[in-house]
Amino acid sequence: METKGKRILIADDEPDILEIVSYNLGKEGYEVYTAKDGNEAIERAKQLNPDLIILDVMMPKKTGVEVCAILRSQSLFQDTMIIFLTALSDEASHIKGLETGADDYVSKPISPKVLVSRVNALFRRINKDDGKTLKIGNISIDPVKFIVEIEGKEVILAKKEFELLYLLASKPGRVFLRNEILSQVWGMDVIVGDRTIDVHIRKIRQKLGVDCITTVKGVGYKFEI
Amino acid sequence: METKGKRILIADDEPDILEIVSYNLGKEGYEVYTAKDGNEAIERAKQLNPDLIILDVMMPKKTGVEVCAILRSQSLFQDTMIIFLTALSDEASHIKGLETGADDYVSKPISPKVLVSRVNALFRRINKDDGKTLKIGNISIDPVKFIVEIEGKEVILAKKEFELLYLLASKPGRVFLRNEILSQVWGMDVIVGDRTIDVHIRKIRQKLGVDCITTVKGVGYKFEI
DNA sequence: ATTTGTGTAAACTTAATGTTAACATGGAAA
DNA sequence: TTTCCATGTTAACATTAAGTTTACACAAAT
Repeated sequence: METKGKRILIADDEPDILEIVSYNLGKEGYEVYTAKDGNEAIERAKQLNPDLIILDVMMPKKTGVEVCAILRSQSLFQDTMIIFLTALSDEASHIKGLETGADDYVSKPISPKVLVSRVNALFRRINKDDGKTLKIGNISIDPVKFIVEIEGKEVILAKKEFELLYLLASKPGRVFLRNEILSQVWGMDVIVGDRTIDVHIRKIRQKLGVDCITTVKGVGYKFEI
Repeated sequence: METKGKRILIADDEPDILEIVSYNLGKEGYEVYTAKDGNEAIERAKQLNPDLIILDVMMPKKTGVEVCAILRSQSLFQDTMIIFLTALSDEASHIKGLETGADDYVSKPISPKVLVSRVNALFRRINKDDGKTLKIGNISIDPVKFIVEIEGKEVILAKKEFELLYLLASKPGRVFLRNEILSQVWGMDVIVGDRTIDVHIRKIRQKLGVDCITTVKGVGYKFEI
């Protein structure tokens, strides 16, 4: 598996745990970052946009569950994987963690091997292939440089336009429903008018000059050459 | 979450466990199927193509790990989620399970609540709600791309036409009563005239150019090559 | 402070899609 | 054969979704 470049943020107030987990995940090839309390975790998460966040439940400033809830409410962290780390092995907190939107739950005392296994399993399943430059036909979409090139010519898109195009192009041919688009690009909680998506689609079509977005009436839009 | 229609196969040799797990998952809205040994698990998995398989590690005929390995080697089960259920709480088997390609691992004695939570968490993450591409003869119907291909040539259907065709083709040969078609495609509450279905059937026949929808007079329609 | 770019809303137009109604057809039963 | 009934066919019509344009609010840049 390709672990390289996968960013993991781990938050725990016990330096020993931070160290042992960092070491073991680092050995697997992950980029590991740390935070020592809830507030720092949120701050670093926003800076780093990690692929996975491992949260101790019992932390100063904010508990892991609180951090999770706060992050999950933001569209940026909708797809970020979260694992809880806790000494509480009781059932109630277990369920609460998963309901809050965590992807897994590991009880202390943790075995580094088990943790690494679980992390690998999560990454294997998700295989989040983001950040990659998409190349479809003569169109290339680079989310790092924030550039769209079409037949070698650079086209400048606004943020929302870019995100929308990137989403569609990430799975060429696949139809994205309007509410999928809304929740991915705008975020679940945001409410925008009916015509907003259309307007953005229009701008993209206009700027690209090439007809690569197909309307599937009553269903959604898809990227196609 | 929409749990309806998600199929779960659970394999365990202890009837008590089968029952309690079936009951609890059923209550959540999942369609639950059971198997009582490794061979039966494989057989039923092939029949049912479930979204999730819960495997007891210690089973007669074949162990859960063996079943997992066999299924994972087939492309059909590449994306099927698998959870192991085991009394062995030792680390070694834990890791081995995940390495074989399981998505999670739950130790006995299991708490139904914990299991249900984990199942929900897995489904929430994966959200494998895309329908499958149907392939009957030289016709393929892809609900993700919203495309019908016939002899490699793309045919564009409108939403209702597509839904209707997809319904019929989902069970080739089986006759769908007009009522069934109405409630599946239009929704139970919607009232439309008598000729509406016919008109849509006609359009599909016209667009496909191939006669694959058979009228069963006085009864309904069926998809057939 | 002014300009520029971006995102959203509103009003309106256009086009695709869905439905109806009227009539045609064709097969089965009387 | 004639009648009847379910379905096929067609075109008109209704409905709904999407496209378009303009305007405006807001934030960032100058």
